[in-house]
Amino acid sequence: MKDSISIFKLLSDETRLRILMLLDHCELSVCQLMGVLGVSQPLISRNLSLLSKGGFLDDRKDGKLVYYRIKGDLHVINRTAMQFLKSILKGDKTVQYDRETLRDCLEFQKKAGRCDMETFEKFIEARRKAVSSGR
Amino acid sequence: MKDSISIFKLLSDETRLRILMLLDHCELSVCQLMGVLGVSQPLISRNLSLLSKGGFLDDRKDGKLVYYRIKGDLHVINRTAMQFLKSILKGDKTVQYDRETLRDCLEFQKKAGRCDMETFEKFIEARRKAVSSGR
DNA sequence: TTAATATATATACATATATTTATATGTTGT
DNA sequence: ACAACATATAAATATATGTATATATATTAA
Repeated sequence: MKDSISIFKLLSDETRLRILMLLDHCELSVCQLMGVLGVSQPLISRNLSLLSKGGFLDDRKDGKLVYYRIKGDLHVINRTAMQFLKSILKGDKTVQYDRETLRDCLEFQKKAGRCDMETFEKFIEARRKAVSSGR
Repeated sequence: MKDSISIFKLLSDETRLRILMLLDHCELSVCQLMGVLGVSQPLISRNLSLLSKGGFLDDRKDGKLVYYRIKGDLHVINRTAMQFLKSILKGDKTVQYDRETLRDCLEFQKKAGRCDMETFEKFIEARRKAVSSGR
Protein backbone atom coordinates (compact mmCIF):
# COMPACT_ATOMS: atom_id res chain seq x y z
CA MET A 1 0.00 0.00 0.00
CA LYS A 2 2.82 2.40 0.96
CA ASP A 3 4.56 1.71 -2.34
CA SER A 4 1.41 2.43 -4.31
CA ILE A 5 0.88 5.70 -2.47
CA SER A 6 4.50 6.70 -3.12
CA ILE A 7 4.00 6.13 -6.83
CA PHE A 8 0.81 8.17 -6.92
CA LYS A 9 2.55 11.01 -5.08
CA LEU A 10 5.42 10.82 -7.51
CA LEU A 11 2.99 11.12 -10.41
CA SER A 12 1.06 14.01 -8.82
CA ASP A 13 3.31 16.70 -10.24
CA GLU A 14 3.16 18.39 -13.63
CA THR A 15 6.90 18.76 -14.13
CA ARG A 16 7.49 15.09 -13.35
CA LEU A 17 4.74 13.91 -15.70
CA ARG A 18 6.09 16.11 -18.47
CA ILE A 19 9.60 14.72 -17.91
CA LEU A 20 8.36 11.12 -18.00
CA MET A 21 6.44 11.72 -21.21
CA LEU A 22 9.43 13.39 -22.88
CA LEU A 23 11.82 10.64 -21.80
CA ASP A 24 9.46 7.99 -23.08
CA HIS A 25 10.77 8.62 -26.57
CA CYS A 26 14.43 9.46 -26.05
CA GLU A 27 17.12 10.17 -23.52
CA LEU A 28 17.73 13.80 -22.62
CA SER A 29 20.26 15.75 -20.60
CA VAL A 30 19.38 18.03 -17.72
CA CYS A 31 20.06 21.15 -19.78
CA GLN A 32 17.95 19.87 -22.69
CA LEU A 33 15.03 19.21 -20.35
CA MET A 34 15.52 22.67 -18.92
CA GLY A 35 15.34 24.14 -22.42
CA VAL A 36 12.22 22.23 -23.41
CA LEU A 37 10.26 22.72 -20.20
CA GLY A 38 11.50 26.25 -19.59
CA VAL A 39 11.92 25.82 -15.84
CA SER A 40 14.92 26.23 -13.55
CA GLN A 41 17.82 23.77 -13.48
CA PRO A 42 17.44 22.88 -9.78
CA LEU A 43 13.78 22.10 -10.35
CA ILE A 44 14.64 19.74 -13.19
CA SER A 45 17.42 18.08 -11.18
CA ARG A 46 15.28 17.69 -8.10
CA ASN A 47 12.44 16.03 -10.01
CA LEU A 48 14.83 13.81 -11.94
CA SER A 49 16.27 12.73 -8.61
CA LEU A 50 12.81 11.92 -7.24
CA LEU A 51 11.89 9.95 -10.36
CA SER A 52 15.19 8.04 -10.16
CA LYS A 53 14.68 7.18 -6.49
CA GLY A 54 11.17 6.05 -7.45
CA GLY A 55 12.72 3.54 -9.84
CA PHE A 56 11.60 5.19 -13.08
CA LEU A 57 14.90 6.49 -14.48
CA ASP A 58 18.45 5.55 -15.29
CA ASP A 59 21.21 8.01 -16.04
CA ARG A 60 24.49 8.14 -17.90
CA LYS A 61 27.31 10.63 -17.71
CA ASP A 62 28.90 12.06 -20.82
CA GLY A 63 31.56 14.56 -19.80
CA LYS A 64 29.87 17.33 -17.90
CA LEU A 65 26.44 16.32 -19.12
CA VAL A 66 24.13 13.79 -17.51
CA TYR A 67 21.60 12.03 -19.70
CA TYR A 68 18.45 10.51 -18.25
CA ARG A 69 16.17 7.87 -19.71
CA ILE A 70 13.34 5.58 -18.66
CA LYS A 71 14.79 2.46 -17.05
CA GLY A 72 14.91 -0.49 -19.39
CA ASP A 73 14.00 -3.07 -16.77
CA LEU A 74 11.23 -1.25 -14.95
CA HIS A 75 9.73 -3.00 -11.95
CA VAL A 76 6.27 -4.38 -12.81
CA ILE A 77 4.44 -1.74 -10.83
CA ASN A 78 6.35 1.07 -12.55
CA ARG A 79 5.91 -0.46 -15.99
CA THR A 80 2.18 -0.68 -15.37
CA ALA A 81 2.22 2.90 -14.14
CA MET A 82 3.89 4.07 -17.35
CA GLN A 83 1.29 2.27 -19.44
CA PHE A 84 -1.49 3.84 -17.40
CA LEU A 85 0.15 7.24 -17.68
CA LYS A 86 0.49 7.01 -21.43
CA SER A 87 -3.09 5.86 -21.84
CA ILE A 88 -4.58 8.72 -19.86
CA LEU A 89 -2.28 11.32 -21.45
CA LYS A 90 -2.96 10.15 -24.99
CA GLY A 91 -3.74 13.29 -26.96
CA ASP A 92 -2.90 15.59 -24.06
CA LYS A 93 -2.25 19.19 -25.16
CA THR A 94 0.71 19.80 -22.87
CA VAL A 95 2.38 16.59 -23.94
CA GLN A 96 1.88 17.44 -27.62
CA TYR A 97 3.21 20.95 -27.08
CA ASP A 98 6.26 19.63 -25.22
CA ARG A 99 7.04 17.26 -28.08
CA GLU A 100 6.89 20.13 -30.57
CA THR A 101 9.11 22.19 -28.31
CA LEU A 102 11.55 19.31 -28.09
CA ARG A 103 11.81 19.15 -31.88
CA ASP A 104 12.40 22.91 -32.07
CA CYS A 105 14.89 22.71 -29.24
CA LEU A 106 16.93 19.95 -30.87
CA GLU A 107 16.96 21.88 -34.13
CA PHE A 108 18.11 25.00 -32.31
CA GLN A 109 20.85 22.97 -30.63
CA LYS A 110 21.96 21.55 -33.99
CA LYS A 111 22.18 25.00 -35.57
CA ALA A 112 24.07 26.33 -32.57
CA GLY A 113 26.40 23.34 -32.69
CA ARG A 114 26.45 23.32 -28.90
CA CYS A 115 24.69 21.54 -26.06
CA ASP A 116 25.12 23.71 -22.99
CA MET A 117 23.14 25.80 -20.54
CA GLU A 118 23.81 29.05 -22.37
CA THR A 119 22.42 27.71 -25.62
CA PHE A 120 19.24 26.42 -24.01
CA GLU A 121 18.76 29.63 -22.08
CA LYS A 122 18.90 31.43 -25.43
CA PHE A 123 16.34 28.98 -26.78
CA ILE A 124 13.98 29.68 -23.88
CA GLU A 125 14.38 33.40 -24.38
CA ALA A 126 13.78 33.21 -28.14
CA ARG A 127 10.69 31.09 -27.62
CA ARG A 128 9.35 33.43 -24.97
CA LYS A 129 9.56 36.32 -27.42
CA ALA A 130 7.95 34.32 -30.23
CA VAL A 131 5.00 33.37 -28.01
CA SER A 132 4.42 36.84 -26.60
CA SER A 133 4.49 38.40 -30.10
CA GLY A 134 1.43 36.40 -31.17
CA ARG A 135 3.14 33.36 -32.72
CA MET B 1 -2.82 17.00 -17.73
CA LYS B 2 -4.61 18.77 -14.86
CA ASP B 3 -7.19 15.98 -14.77
CA SER B 4 -4.51 13.32 -14.58
CA ILE B 5 -2.74 15.13 -11.77
CA SER B 6 -6.02 15.49 -9.87
CA ILE B 7 -6.57 11.75 -10.12
CA PHE B 8 -3.07 10.96 -8.90
CA LYS B 9 -3.55 13.32 -5.96
CA LEU B 10 -6.86 11.70 -5.18
CA LEU B 11 -5.20 8.29 -5.15
CA SER B 12 -2.28 9.47 -2.97
CA ASP B 13 -4.06 8.79 0.30
CA GLU B 14 -4.30 5.56 2.25
CA THR B 15 -7.84 6.05 3.53
CA ARG B 16 -9.13 6.79 0.04
CA LEU B 17 -7.39 3.76 -1.47
CA ARG B 18 -8.80 1.53 1.26
CA ILE B 19 -12.28 2.92 0.65
CA LEU B 20 -12.04 2.34 -3.10
CA MET B 21 -10.87 -1.23 -2.61
CA LEU B 22 -13.66 -1.98 -0.15
CA LEU B 23 -16.32 -0.45 -2.37
CA ASP B 24 -15.07 -2.42 -5.33
CA HIS B 25 -16.99 -5.42 -4.04
CA CYS B 26 -20.09 -3.93 -2.44
CA GLU B 27 -21.83 -0.77 -1.43
CA LEU B 28 -21.28 0.42 2.13
CA SER B 29 -22.69 3.13 4.37
CA VAL B 30 -20.59 5.78 6.06
CA CYS B 31 -20.95 4.11 9.46
CA GLN B 32 -20.00 0.71 8.07
CA LEU B 33 -16.86 2.16 6.51
CA MET B 34 -16.12 3.84 9.82
CA GLY B 35 -16.42 0.49 11.56
CA VAL B 36 -14.20 -1.36 9.11
CA LEU B 37 -11.47 1.24 8.78
CA GLY B 38 -11.60 2.31 12.42
CA VAL B 39 -11.20 6.01 11.69
CA SER B 40 -13.37 9.01 12.54
CA GLN B 41 -16.66 9.71 10.81
CA PRO B 42 -15.67 13.15 9.48
CA LEU B 43 -12.56 11.63 7.94
CA ILE B 44 -14.64 9.01 6.16
CA SER B 45 -17.19 11.58 4.98
CA ARG B 46 -14.56 13.99 3.76
CA ASN B 47 -12.76 11.33 1.73
CA LEU B 48 -16.02 9.98 0.32
CA SER B 49 -16.85 13.51 -0.75
CA LEU B 50 -13.47 13.91 -2.47
CA LEU B 51 -13.83 10.57 -4.25
CA SER B 52 -17.35 11.52 -5.37
CA LYS B 53 -16.22 14.89 -6.71
CA GLY B 54 -13.43 13.02 -8.50
CA GLY B 55 -16.07 10.97 -10.31
CA PHE B 56 -15.39 7.64 -8.63
CA LEU B 57 -18.49 7.20 -6.48
CA ASP B 58 -22.25 7.30 -6.48
CA ASP B 59 -24.40 7.40 -3.39
CA ARG B 60 -27.91 6.47 -2.32
CA LYS B 61 -29.86 7.52 0.72
CA ASP B 62 -31.76 5.01 2.80
CA GLY B 63 -33.34 6.76 5.74
CA LYS B 64 -30.62 8.32 7.80
CA LEU B 65 -27.97 6.19 6.16
CA VAL B 66 -26.05 7.03 3.01
CA TYR B 67 -24.65 4.17 0.98
CA TYR B 68 -21.72 4.69 -1.37
CA ARG B 69 -20.58 2.55 -4.27
CA ILE B 70 -18.25 2.72 -7.26
CA LYS B 71 -20.01 4.51 -10.12
CA GLY B 72 -21.41 2.15 -12.69
CA ASP B 73 -20.59 4.33 -15.69
CA LEU B 74 -17.09 5.45 -14.75
CA HIS B 75 -15.40 7.88 -17.11
CA VAL B 76 -12.69 6.10 -19.14
CA ILE B 77 -9.87 7.68 -17.19
CA ASN B 78 -11.38 6.63 -13.86
CA ARG B 79 -12.15 3.12 -15.08
CA THR B 80 -8.55 2.75 -16.21
CA ALA B 81 -7.40 4.12 -12.86
CA MET B 82 -9.45 1.50 -11.01
CA GLN B 83 -7.95 -1.27 -13.13
CA PHE B 84 -4.46 0.07 -12.46
CA LEU B 85 -5.21 0.37 -8.76
CA LYS B 86 -6.49 -3.18 -8.52
CA SER B 87 -3.52 -4.54 -10.41
CA ILE B 88 -0.92 -2.88 -8.19
CA LEU B 89 -2.81 -3.70 -4.98
CA LYS B 90 -3.30 -7.36 -5.88
CA GLY B 91 -2.28 -9.32 -2.81
CA ASP B 92 -1.81 -6.20 -0.69
CA LYS B 93 -1.80 -6.94 3.04
CA THR B 94 -3.87 -3.93 4.06
CA VAL B 95 -6.50 -4.68 1.46
CA GLN B 96 -6.72 -8.33 2.56
CA TYR B 97 -6.94 -7.29 6.20
CA ASP B 98 -9.70 -4.78 5.43
CA ARG B 99 -11.69 -7.46 3.63
CA GLU B 100 -11.45 -9.76 6.64
CA THR B 101 -12.47 -6.90 8.89
CA LEU B 102 -15.42 -6.19 6.63
CA ARG B 103 -16.63 -9.79 6.95
CA ASP B 104 -16.29 -9.65 10.74
CA CYS B 105 -18.00 -6.28 10.81
CA LEU B 106 -20.99 -7.44 8.78
CA GLU B 107 -21.33 -10.50 11.02
CA PHE B 108 -21.20 -8.28 14.10
CA GLN B 109 -23.87 -6.06 12.57
CA LYS B 110 -26.07 -9.08 11.83
CA LYS B 111 -25.79 -10.38 15.38
CA ALA B 112 -26.51 -6.93 16.79
CA GLY B 113 -29.46 -6.59 14.45
CA ARG B 114 -28.62 -2.93 14.02
CA CYS B 115 -26.72 -0.72 11.58
CA ASP B 116 -25.85 2.44 13.44
CA MET B 117 -22.88 4.38 14.76
CA GLU B 118 -23.17 2.96 18.26
CA THR B 119 -22.97 -0.61 16.98
CA PHE B 120 -19.92 0.07 14.84
CA GLU B 121 -18.20 1.94 17.63
CA LYS B 122 -18.68 -1.16 19.76
CA PHE B 123 -17.22 -3.25 16.96
CA ILE B 124 -14.14 -1.04 16.77
CA GLU B 125 -13.71 -1.24 20.53
CA ALA B 126 -14.10 -5.03 20.60
CA ARG B 127 -11.60 -5.43 17.78
CA ARG B 128 -9.13 -3.11 19.49
CA LYS B 129 -9.23 -5.28 22.60
CA ALA B 130 -8.89 -8.51 20.59
CA VAL B 131 -5.82 -7.18 18.76
CA SER B 132 -4.09 -5.80 21.85
CA SER B 133 -4.59 -9.08 23.73
CA GLY B 134 -2.71 -11.04 21.09
CA ARG B 135 -5.76 -11.54 18.87
C1' DT C 1 -50.38 16.60 13.53
C1' DT C 2 -46.89 19.42 15.71
C1' DA C 3 -42.97 20.15 18.48
C1' DA C 4 -38.93 18.42 20.47
C1' DT C 5 -35.19 15.36 20.40
C1' DA C 6 -31.87 12.12 18.69
C1' DT C 7 -29.07 10.21 15.01
C1' DA C 8 -26.31 9.87 10.58
C1' DT C 9 -23.84 12.45 7.65
C1' DA C 10 -21.68 16.73 5.84
C1' DT C 11 -19.00 20.69 6.29
C1' DA C 12 -16.28 24.58 8.40
C1' DC C 13 -12.41 25.92 10.79
C1' DA C 14 -7.99 25.68 12.93
C1' DT C 15 -3.78 23.24 13.42
C1' DA C 16 -0.27 20.12 12.06
C1' DT C 17 2.25 18.22 8.44
C1' DA C 18 3.95 17.64 3.85
C1' DT C 19 5.19 19.43 -0.68
C1' DT C 20 6.88 22.72 -3.87
C1' DT C 21 9.98 26.16 -5.42
C1' DA C 22 13.51 29.64 -5.51
C1' DT C 23 17.96 30.83 -3.88
C1' DA C 24 22.28 29.72 -2.36
C1' DT C 25 25.89 26.54 -2.14
C1' DG C 26 28.35 22.10 -2.98
C1' DT C 27 30.41 18.61 -6.16
C1' DT C 28 32.47 16.84 -10.19
C1' DG C 29 34.55 16.98 -14.47
C1' DT C 30 36.73 20.15 -18.17
C1' DA D 1 38.64 28.73 -12.94
C1' DC D 2 34.55 27.52 -15.29
C1' DA D 3 30.49 24.80 -16.47
C1' DA D 4 26.88 21.20 -15.56
C1' DC D 5 24.56 19.17 -12.26
C1' DA D 6 23.17 18.04 -7.38
C1' DT D 7 21.68 19.26 -2.96
C1' DA D 8 20.58 22.07 1.25
C1' DT D 9 17.79 25.56 3.17
C1' DA D 10 14.03 28.51 3.80
C1' DA D 11 9.71 30.49 2.39
C1' DA D 12 5.38 29.71 0.31
C1' DT D 13 1.73 26.70 -0.64
C1' DA D 14 -1.05 22.72 -0.29
C1' DT D 15 -2.91 18.80 2.21
C1' DA D 16 -4.59 16.16 6.09
C1' DT D 17 -6.86 15.64 10.46
C1' DG D 18 -9.34 16.63 14.73
C1' DT D 19 -12.93 19.36 16.82
C1' DA D 20 -16.87 21.83 16.48
C1' DT D 21 -20.99 22.67 14.16
C1' DA D 22 -24.63 22.40 10.55
C1' DT D 23 -28.12 19.75 8.03
C1' DA D 24 -31.41 16.35 7.20
C1' DT D 25 -34.05 12.49 8.53
C1' DA D 26 -36.22 9.77 11.95
C1' DT D 27 -38.30 9.11 16.32
C1' DT D 28 -40.76 10.42 20.32
C1' DA D 29 -43.87 13.22 23.12
C1' DA D 30 -47.53 16.18 23.45
